[in-house]
Amino acid sequence: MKRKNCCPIAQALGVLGDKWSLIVLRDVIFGKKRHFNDLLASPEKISTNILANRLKTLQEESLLCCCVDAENRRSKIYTPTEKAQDLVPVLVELYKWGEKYNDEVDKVDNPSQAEPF
Amino acid sequence: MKRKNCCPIAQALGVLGDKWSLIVLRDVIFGKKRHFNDLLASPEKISTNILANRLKTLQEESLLCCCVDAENRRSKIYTPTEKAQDLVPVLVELYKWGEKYNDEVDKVDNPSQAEPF
DNA sequence: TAATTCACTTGCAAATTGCAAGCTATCTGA
DNA sequence: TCAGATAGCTTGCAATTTGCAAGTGAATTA
Repeated sequence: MKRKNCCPIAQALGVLGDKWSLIVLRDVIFGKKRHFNDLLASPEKISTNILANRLKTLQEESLLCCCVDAENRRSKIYTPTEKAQDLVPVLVELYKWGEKYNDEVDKVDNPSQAEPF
Repeated sequence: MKRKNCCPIAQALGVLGDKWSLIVLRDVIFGKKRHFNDLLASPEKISTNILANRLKTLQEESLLCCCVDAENRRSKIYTPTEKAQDLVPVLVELYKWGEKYNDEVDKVDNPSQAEPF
């Protein structure tokens, strides 16, 4: 949902305000995942069509760039752009908030928490 | 989309990762909007059924509380909880990012930008 | 007491998401 | 060399979510 002529928050959410974009960016930026199958393997279980679509729109928004792996030509490498790297503060604040308010619940359910993603 | 037993970012996005939740919270927190019709009037044009649904789920997530206006009993007052106030850093970082990357486009289209929201 | 206002609700169409299967190009091992 | 295996998708279809327009009922105002 493109939002024009409105506040920067709404503009940002026009690009990022869906279920998956920030999850993909988290994995590319923090998880250093670079391949389609790496991104598929995240615990949130994105499906292949959604991931393909998200990778496409994130490239259109200049948040990811894609190149062919020189050593394995069937493999593609997705890397975050500077525009994507600049989302680190957003992701960090989301992390802190999520940690503060949503962790307790899960810790009770499952005391031994595995890796973050 | 509730996300359990996963990283705090995914947990946060389980609550906030949709088109409207953060827009509503922006208006309640920064715009100090308190009534259904105030929130409806935002330039992003949320529709009534979506707004009603979002207000319901944000209350369920303890992000908003709702009381009846003592001076006008048909009117309800929605206020942000501390949990919602703690999203200010997230909204601020989103604002900065949106301002940095998405504003130029619109400024060309419409040089005289009106109020943010 | 009739019209208006506020906060919704309902019905239905359109868009998005989710699941499973399949497809194409490349690569790897026998 | 050639039969799998692998990487990155695409397709079809069902389920969920979103969007629009109209309507509802209680409270309020004229």
